[in-house]
Amino acid sequence: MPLLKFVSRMTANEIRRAYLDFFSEQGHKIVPSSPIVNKNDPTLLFTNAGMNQFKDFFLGNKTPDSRRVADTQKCMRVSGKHNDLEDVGRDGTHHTMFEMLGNWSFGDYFKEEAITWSWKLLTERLGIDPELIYATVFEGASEEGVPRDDEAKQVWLKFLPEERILLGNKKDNFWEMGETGPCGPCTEIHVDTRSREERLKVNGRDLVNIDDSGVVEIWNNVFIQFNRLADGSLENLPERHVDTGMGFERLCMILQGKQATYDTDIFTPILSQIEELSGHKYGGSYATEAKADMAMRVVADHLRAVAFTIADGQLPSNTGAGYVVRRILRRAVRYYFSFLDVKSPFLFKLIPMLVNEMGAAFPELAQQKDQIAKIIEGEEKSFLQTLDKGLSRFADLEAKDGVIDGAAAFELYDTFGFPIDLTRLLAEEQGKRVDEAGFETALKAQKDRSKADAAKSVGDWISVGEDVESVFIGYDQLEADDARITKYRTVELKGKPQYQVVLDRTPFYGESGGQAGDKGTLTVDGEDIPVYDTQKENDLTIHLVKKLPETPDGLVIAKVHAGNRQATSQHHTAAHLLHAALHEVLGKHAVQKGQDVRSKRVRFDFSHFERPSTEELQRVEDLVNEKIRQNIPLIERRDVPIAEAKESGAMMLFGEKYGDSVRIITFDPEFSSELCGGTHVPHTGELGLFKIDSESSLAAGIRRIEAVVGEVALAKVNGEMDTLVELRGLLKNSQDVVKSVASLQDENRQLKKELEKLKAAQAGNLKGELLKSVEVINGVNVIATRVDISDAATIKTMVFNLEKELGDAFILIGSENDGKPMLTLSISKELTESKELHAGNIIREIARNIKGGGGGQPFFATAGGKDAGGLDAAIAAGKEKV
RNA sequence: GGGGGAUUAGCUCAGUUGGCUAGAGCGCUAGAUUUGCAUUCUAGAGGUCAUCGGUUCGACUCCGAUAUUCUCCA
Repeated sequence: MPLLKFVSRMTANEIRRAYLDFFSEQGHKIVPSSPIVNKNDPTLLFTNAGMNQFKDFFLGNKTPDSRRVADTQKCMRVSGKHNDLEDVGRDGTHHTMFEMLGNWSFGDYFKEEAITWSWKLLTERLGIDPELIYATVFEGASEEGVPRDDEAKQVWLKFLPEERILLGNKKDNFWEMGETGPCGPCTEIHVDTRSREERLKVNGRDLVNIDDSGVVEIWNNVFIQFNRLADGSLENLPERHVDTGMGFERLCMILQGKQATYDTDIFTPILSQIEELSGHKYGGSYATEAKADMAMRVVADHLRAVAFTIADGQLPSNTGAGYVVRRILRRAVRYYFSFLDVKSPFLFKLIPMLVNEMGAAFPELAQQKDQIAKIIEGEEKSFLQTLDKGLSRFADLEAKDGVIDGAAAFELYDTFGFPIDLTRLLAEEQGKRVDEAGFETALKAQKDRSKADAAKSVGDWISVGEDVESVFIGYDQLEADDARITKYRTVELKGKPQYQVVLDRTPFYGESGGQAGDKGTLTVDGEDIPVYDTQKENDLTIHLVKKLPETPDGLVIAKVHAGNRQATSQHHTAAHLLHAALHEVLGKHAVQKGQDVRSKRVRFDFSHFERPSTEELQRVEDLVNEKIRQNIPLIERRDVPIAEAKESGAMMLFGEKYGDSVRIITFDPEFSSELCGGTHVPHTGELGLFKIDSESSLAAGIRRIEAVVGEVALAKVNGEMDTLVELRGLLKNSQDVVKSVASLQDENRQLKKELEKLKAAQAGNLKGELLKSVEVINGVNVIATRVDISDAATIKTMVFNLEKELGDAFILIGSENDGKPMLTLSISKELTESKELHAGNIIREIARNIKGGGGGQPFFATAGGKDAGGLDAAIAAGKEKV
């Protein structure tokens, strides 16, 4: 039975469309979702809210082209402030990846319009019963000097009776971006999704902001009007903004009259495919015992998260965002492995279905579907292997009184990647339990260690003069002699202060698009300040320095280290040529998956399903070198409208965020044309020589090439040449070095064998003599003498052979190697037992005569020393022992 | 970025507190069995114990560095 008065017939796709259309009608520009992987903001691994891509507008670093914007944004909440990962699957509403519908005003409309439109969209366009809607507004905070948000309340009173407008506290109704930065009061819209009977029993008003109560928050309208400083105080912003966010999945749930997002048409196709492939039926239960149902939700959710992040270019890895992707994927594996009885790669089989469902709205999925499936399958395989190893390690774990040591469980988890919940599960199966406290202690210790290391405190920006938008002039100039510092701040890293400086205009290229930041100097009123790196936070170029200028408001001469920049530019151009060459040699599928351009080398990752052959790599290298020799001039076009760029067929990448106008870098229109913000050389000839250093596999379906150009390449080749020349010299100027070395190796092998034979023969002769020297003492065959063999292994062999022939024997051999004395003692096993002789003990004792020590087992021991003069005494002493 | 582990034959791995002539299974080569194949049996080849340095009479084993790799945390 539908739980709402109405049930919308709209599909998820139609609901999304309705939202965007509505705001388009209100004069909003509809923009595409930015990538789910956040590459521009070091404080954020993933996009976790719709406003992320507009952060610069709120911070005043940039002015927007349109003051009204709306979109649907792919978001992920798995780390930091919002972490929903462990809740996914347990209930019907939490997700790692979700879509956030949002509309924004940048210094344009404010509370009146925002609230009015929210109301109209929900009630008129989407048809939600007005009777079921509640709103909350900020109650005010006297300690902050922020009054109650009566403005918002006044607007709401136009649509809602007073009893359905609630006051909320700072936690629910005051929104902050982070510790510092833009913030303000917000108004939340809640919808009562309960049945009529339940509504009659309990007033919905009492259930607002209570989890799982049936009254759910669907939309938050934030009114940004303050800026939070590092000391905790608030200041008014010059311009006021609106930032809203409405969870798409939740909206669909309400409109379609469902109790869980998993029951909407966003998820039902995924769940039914999981049913089909796993053989389990989805019961939709949230009971703790309904493990399979939970597992299916986990798999459905994580599948989306993993597929979308990979589509946006984030591969699973062991650091940063990639590690988060890996963790999500592994959580899915854990659940299907434990609760769906699936023991082989499974997620990747769901990709074609996912692409069918979502590929139209998100083309990045459709176009890379094979690749995504391949990568996921590879990850699944390797984790299943890890699980396998962990299982056998678990079997070796000892349990005291049925309790598995916490430290041991932690080691299994930390070092071998075996999930703690699996350890728990396995322990339970054997009627054991895990020492949870011990585990938690160990985990906390590790977290503290990592945090202590990463300790970093960021101070407020301190404005110097006017806060104007920073202009990058580094494409055309390497020096600016009339720059000014606009602001700076102190960043403390591991107790050491460092400073970040922003200029009004700068030739410094901040690290972005895989290209390393510039180095150089800032000269402020004659004082030279080295810039050791340049970074970018969103669109802000930040110069990293170790000290601040004496006069921060002075005139700045900003000078980029030209040699370093040139070498970096050469390698960036090389990356473009390599990219194009890979397309030509391997095919169009070989697209860039990441790059790291530095002054010493370029590292280029691309998609390709198999190891390129040596011939293919050679052809790639040859082709790039051919393009270098052609000395192709750079064609740089700035401010090209994005539509025109698309039209031109220039290379664009998934997971990159492109603005309205872009820059196109072309080297031979027939060969290489890419959207790119990096720096390049004016002619390809400047690269001189291109040399591939290595080719390796990075993940399933991803290869990595490292290469060098210019001086670095030349140095490399020269180095190799020098070695070759030297080698040839050593080989008496051999014409064929390879053949010479091979024959040397061969000869060496034969000589070794021959030497061994000779040694054996020598020992054989000696053996004959020694056999003659056998004395019988106390009924034991004794040999105790010096031999003229230096090699320990040979003596060992000989002694073993002697023993074999004599039967019961006590054999003590003295020898010298490089003037160092050595003793070898062998006592037949029977004698060690019947006469209680211990070769190790004896040899330790008699080794004193040669000023040495030794040891071994009862039947064989060796000793060495420093005084060869005592050898005879040692042998005599040894004899006494029989 | 910080911790922990691993690196031994072509492959997968054993190797107990430093001292047995460093092993197993699979694979490889040869022979035997068999009409042939599979099977089985026998013999054999194959190792700078990742690299470099240190401690020690002696290091696969202990210590340090490097490389590669797995894993956890940030």
